Amino acid sequence: MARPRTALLDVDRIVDQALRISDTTGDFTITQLASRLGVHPSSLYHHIAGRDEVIDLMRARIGRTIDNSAFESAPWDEAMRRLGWSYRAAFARHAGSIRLLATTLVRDKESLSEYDRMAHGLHAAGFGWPEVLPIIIAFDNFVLGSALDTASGGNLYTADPQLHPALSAAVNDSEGGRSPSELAFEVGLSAFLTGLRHKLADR
Amino acid sequence: MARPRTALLDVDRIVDQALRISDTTGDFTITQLASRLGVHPSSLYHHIAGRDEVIDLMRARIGRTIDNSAFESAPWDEAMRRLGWSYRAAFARHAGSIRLLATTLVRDKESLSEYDRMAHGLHAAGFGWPEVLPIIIAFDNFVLGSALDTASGGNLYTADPQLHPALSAAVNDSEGGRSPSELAFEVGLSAFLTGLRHKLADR
DNA sequence: ACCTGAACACCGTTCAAGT
DNA sequence: ACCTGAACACCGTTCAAGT
Repeated sequence: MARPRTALLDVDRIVDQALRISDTTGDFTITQLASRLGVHPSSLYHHIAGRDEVIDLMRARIGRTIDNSAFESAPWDEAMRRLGWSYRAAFARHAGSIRLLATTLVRDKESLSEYDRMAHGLHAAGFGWPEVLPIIIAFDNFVLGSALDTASGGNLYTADPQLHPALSAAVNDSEGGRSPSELAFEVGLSAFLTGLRHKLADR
Repeated sequence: MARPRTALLDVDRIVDQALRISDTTGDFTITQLASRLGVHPSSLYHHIAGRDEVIDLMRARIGRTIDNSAFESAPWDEAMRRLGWSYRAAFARHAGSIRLLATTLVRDKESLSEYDRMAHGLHAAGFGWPEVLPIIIAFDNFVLGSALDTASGGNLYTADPQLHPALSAAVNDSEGGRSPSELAFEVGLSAFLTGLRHKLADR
């Protein structure tokens, strides 16, 4: 068929299908991707530079769904809470893909703008400039670690009551409604923000 | 040569070399591994079940270097601080390998014992059982995210002063002595523990 | 028990050839 | 410009054959 009259592929369709595959299998290959798109592997290279670029595009795609308006409309601590949950939700929608994407969070130009608003908000709240970057990185790390956790799905629960009585008690007596991963995010984020508020007050 | 009089390989040497390779390149292949060990790829399968098992062994090897005596000799918050730093140090020694290993932290029997001591310590300190598991998971997530960060090495620093003034200010006015990643760990861990102490006091 | 070497079924990527 | 199909240099893993 050589060149079809209307293009079979475009970048959006490629990224879409790559996400669909890795969401369910935890990974994707160029071969799988091509086969799902009804096309030969080599065809993909007319639209993307290689597998790594597809991964970058997947990350960017997920990043675009993150709410980045928090720091404009809420005080710094409430904004961080909202931003954190929004990040988490964006990655939870693609839990299977997280291992593939989790190397770093999104760091394109739009994401940097979000970090810029965060830096501005933290400084305006009273944190000194030397404190701002560590706070942002720590927040980032916690969110990323938590996103990874939603995927790995708790292998802490194999605790044997005989060998690990306290851990077993903690596992068995956990709250029923929300998932452990969600509760952990709530607890961790709250503690982190409480700690920061006190850091701010103690000066 | 077929079977040599003294074995050329053993599991320790294999894991050792795999770590050495992935520390420097960020990954390893069975082919590379065999070539570094002066042996044919197929020879490795007499000692390990496959590439995935090597990865598990690498994780376990690193896990063994973590100090697990903190909760026996220090109050819960000091113990968590020490354990956190010990985790971080263990993975920082293999920063290049972290992407490969970071799926989950170590969760073998010995690690579960450490979590068990942590659960016991937290409950003894006054936290209710339903709170204990989320605290442990949140701690874990923060440590894991921070370990990943030591590897990715800060791509936040590409901030353009024109586009991202606040972020640039934060980057330029950061503390000189310790690495941003290390400072972030300090700030995040401290805030988290402060938050937990207040959670404990407010009851 | 332990290493070899050939074999199998995969990869990602390149490139000349077609329309 | 866009898809094909052959080609290249890799993978991880299996297995019969040797000692």
